[in-house]
Amino acid sequence: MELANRLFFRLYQCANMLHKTGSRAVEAEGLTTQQWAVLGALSRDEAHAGMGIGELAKYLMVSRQNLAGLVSRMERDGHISVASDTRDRRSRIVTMTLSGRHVWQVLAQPKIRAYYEEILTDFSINDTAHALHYLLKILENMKRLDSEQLNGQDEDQAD
Amino acid sequence: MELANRLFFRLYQCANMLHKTGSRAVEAEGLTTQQWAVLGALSRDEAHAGMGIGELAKYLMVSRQNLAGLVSRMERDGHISVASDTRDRRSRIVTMTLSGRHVWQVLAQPKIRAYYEEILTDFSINDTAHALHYLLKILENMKRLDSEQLNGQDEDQAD
DNA sequence: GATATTATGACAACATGTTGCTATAAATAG
DNA sequence: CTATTTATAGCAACATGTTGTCATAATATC
Repeated sequence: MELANRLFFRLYQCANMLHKTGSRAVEAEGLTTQQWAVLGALSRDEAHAGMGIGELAKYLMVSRQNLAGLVSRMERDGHISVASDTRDRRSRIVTMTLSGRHVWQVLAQPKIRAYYEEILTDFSINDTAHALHYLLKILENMKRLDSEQLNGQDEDQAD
Repeated sequence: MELANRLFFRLYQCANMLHKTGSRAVEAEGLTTQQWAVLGALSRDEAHAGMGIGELAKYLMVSRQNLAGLVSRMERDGHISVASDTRDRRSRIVTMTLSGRHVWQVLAQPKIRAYYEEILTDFSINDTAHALHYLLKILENMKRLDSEQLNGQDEDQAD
């Protein structure tokens, strides 16, 4: 229990520090870490035609309402644009603007790379892969619990 | 770079899921994961006389302004109390109330333990220790970068 | 074709995170 | 003892996170 407590406490602190130091790294580009996650998602080949709000929220694992705020601010700043989906009038499609693509690929990428190198300076490829492996396992278990919590069921109340 | 990207992306997602699913686990107690971190800090032997706002913020690695909000809500809910520091009139001291101690020790602890077991169900002690090790290293490097960023210096501009 | 169900995003309320700036208190330097 | 510097917390603005509810649109069922 003590070990688990420390693990999750440090996870909480790492995330806050990622937000604080990572956002500082790209402050000049007018970005935050969460916004670079959005740009990263939109820059993938499979997203070249844009992504729906719900689809993007699911990919990032944040609520649709939270993503709407993120998207609104990034649209305000000219990084992305949002348009109605012609095939489904409920949906809106998010795409990267030319300006956003420049900011992302030319300005921010080198700083993000430098940031990663600064944090992982004493990590081998193996270390990074192992750390990622553990986070993936924790994330999978959290997703499963998330689903169980929403479905009103738990191991304790199998029915 | 790709590996690092995935590592930090998952770190970001894990933290959000920790907040979401962990807060649900103690929702009935009127707590959030951040609040259980506060109660956890205050329940340590070395904090039996209470902690200053600044000291607690440093321990949790959040800003003093953010902690003030957390503390204010927890005081409102009766979990803690806040008093002026008789030795330093700038400071305020946070202590756990009897009610807060009951909520923490009797009501919340079993649910937190169950939550940890749910998430770490397929983790050995070794796995947990390794995952913690990596997070600690990442956190140390982030703290070092945080300090360098504030001191206006970086490896790139040694002087 | 009508009805019921599900999907999608917006609105609102609340919680949590950072930063810049300010007022007051304590510590330090001379 | 006085002046300066540093420490401490509060205020305000902004960003980001969740949840509940609602209106509209699409899908499924009969």
